[in-house]
Amino acid sequence: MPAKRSPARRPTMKDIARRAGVSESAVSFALNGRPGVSEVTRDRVRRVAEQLGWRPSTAARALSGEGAATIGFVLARPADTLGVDSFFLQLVSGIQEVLAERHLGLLFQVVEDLADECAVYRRWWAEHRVDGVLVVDPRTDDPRPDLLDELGLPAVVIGGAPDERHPGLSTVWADDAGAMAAVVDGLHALGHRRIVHIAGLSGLAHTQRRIRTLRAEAGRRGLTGVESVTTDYSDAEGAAVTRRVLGAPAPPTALIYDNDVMALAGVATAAELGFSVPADVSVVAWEDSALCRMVRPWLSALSRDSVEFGRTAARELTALLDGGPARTVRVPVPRLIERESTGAARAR
Amino acid sequence: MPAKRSPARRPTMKDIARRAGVSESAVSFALNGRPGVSEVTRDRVRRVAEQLGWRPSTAARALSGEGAATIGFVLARPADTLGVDSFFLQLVSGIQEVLAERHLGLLFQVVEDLADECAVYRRWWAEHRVDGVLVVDPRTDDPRPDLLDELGLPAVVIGGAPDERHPGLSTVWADDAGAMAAVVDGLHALGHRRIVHIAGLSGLAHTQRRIRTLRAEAGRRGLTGVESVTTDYSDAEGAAVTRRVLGAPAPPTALIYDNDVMALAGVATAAELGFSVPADVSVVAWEDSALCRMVRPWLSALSRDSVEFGRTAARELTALLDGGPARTVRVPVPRLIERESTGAARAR
DNA sequence: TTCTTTCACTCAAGCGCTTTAGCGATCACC
DNA sequence: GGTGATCGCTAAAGCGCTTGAGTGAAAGAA
Repeated sequence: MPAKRSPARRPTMKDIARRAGVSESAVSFALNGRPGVSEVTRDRVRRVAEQLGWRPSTAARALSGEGAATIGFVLARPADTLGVDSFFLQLVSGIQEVLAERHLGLLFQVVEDLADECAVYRRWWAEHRVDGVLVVDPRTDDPRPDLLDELGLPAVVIGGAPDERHPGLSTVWADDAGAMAAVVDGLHALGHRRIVHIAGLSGLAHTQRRIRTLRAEAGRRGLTGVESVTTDYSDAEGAAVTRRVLGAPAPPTALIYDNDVMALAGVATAAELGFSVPADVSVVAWEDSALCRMVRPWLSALSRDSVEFGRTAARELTALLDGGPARTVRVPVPRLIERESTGAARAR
Repeated sequence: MPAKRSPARRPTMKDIARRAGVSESAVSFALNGRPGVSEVTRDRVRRVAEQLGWRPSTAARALSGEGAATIGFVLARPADTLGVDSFFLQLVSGIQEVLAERHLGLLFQVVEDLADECAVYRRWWAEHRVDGVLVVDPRTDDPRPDLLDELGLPAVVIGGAPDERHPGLSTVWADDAGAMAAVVDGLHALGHRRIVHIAGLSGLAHTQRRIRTLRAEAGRRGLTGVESVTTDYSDAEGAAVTRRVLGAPAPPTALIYDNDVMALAGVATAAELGFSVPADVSVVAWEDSALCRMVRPWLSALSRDSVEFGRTAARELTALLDGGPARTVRVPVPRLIERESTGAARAR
């Protein structure tokens, strides 16, 4: 008796065909719910397939023009910037939930910069690896939509504003402008007049939207001590900017941080400088996470459902793959969760 | 003139063959560095391929037995547990660095639990999707090694202890036991006698290794006030356990947290209870990240290079795919970075 | 009865690549 | 100058699947 050495051969349609006593084509028809076989044969084939533990070879499927059953996701970040970030993992988790239902795989890649990202798309396209991609961190002047158009690669842009110039792309976005307006509204009502926005990467589209909105809101109210400062999202820059603005002659009474990490660093820095939060300065974090409840005072934060965001994006992409039209869908505006870090501005 | 509508057909080897005036086989030989073509032909073919922007179709490659040029990575976590965690992103980033060099893709999937994870491996295997997998969070009594053996899927276990029962698997691990011993050494030298270890998930192999080591170290020194408490790694449980142990009649003077998130929550809780860190209680976080320098006092932490960890794991896997032998490689023991949260035990 | 439809299924080609077998030409050798 | 290697290349099969064309039988229409 030969040792059971070979690691379990994968069954193919041919095996099924033989066992079920039909041709391979019949098996294909049966298994794909296509007409051309009787119900009784279809059932028999299905049973045999199940019993054999058969699964279609994605390679063979892809080769015969069915697509790779895979969607791509590229994260363009220098390795050392991959810090504490709950957003992406949650986003991906939501994406997976939807993709898993349809047995779609997620090909994931981390690269250094946008140029590399574009190269990855080209490669994936040329290698037939993905049927579509999810694009994150849209920029002002983003080369990716054009490229994806050129390649004819279905894509949904996550977090972008609607883009009429690329009718082939779907977009899933939250209304940053509305959220920013609401935040400014709230702070203004609390008596804050000097507000600094410690923003994220200046190249990102949503950063610019927030900055523009803040400026507009300030203008509308005639506030002069309002500004945005862009950073790289790191705790280090968050702290540095905080130190700088709080050290100015007329320091702001409210700070809006574009992520939770900087907000945390900012609070620590404020404390070091002798500013008490929220008595001397209010703090709002744009992104809620466990972090916000891990220090006292608890951070007031803009909260959104990142997992659902991911689900929505994935659903749009599958719709696109099914031949549906490109759409622009807006997810709910993030809600401001008021905790302990915001309060009335100290009377001057 | 017809509109340039079709989204750029992908060039195939046939195209190259035609342009270069040779057969497809010759192209294959030339492009794969195989003997059978003259250097001059090889060059010509290479040039044509380059000029056409040709890339091999992974599907076709996979079908003709070359493997899928993809490796798989499953993260088994309930969606709501995907919190703030820099480790995985860094790990993945290291993995990618190595995989990208060889144009290997990373198929990534988040699932709920171990059973789902096993199902994913089976599916990937049956669908011919991956050539190998990286396994994280090894457990005590882990079903995965057996499964991967059965499927004949090359794999490297990340963070496991050497496992003689599965000679087909490579293992990349850090010596938790050594690190734990060092930490206890340090704390003991500072005068600490009552130490509580707020551990992670009890099912994880490394959790058990740390617990065992702590017990052994305590036993060796005759310390009685030493214990480990397992948690789910969340800030909530970290805080809860902290509250409980610090509220006991003879509270510990040192706390070792199995991750940075719990350590942070623990420090906050200690402060609330009126314990000053490190004067009343010292804190060590097992995992360094930006978080540890985001609160005062800065957290003393065990630091390791997660990116390099990922690289190592990926290198082992590619070696395995190249037909190399399974190996067990040990990455450097995490180093204790002493910051502000550890100090001498208060004299009683 | 004969002709057409429909049905259930089979045949065979093809997707893009690898690989084995084979073939003619050149070369070396005794 | 014949024998055998070696070289550079081509032909063709095969990987597992899909799909359009084809086929034989049963059913329905005339």
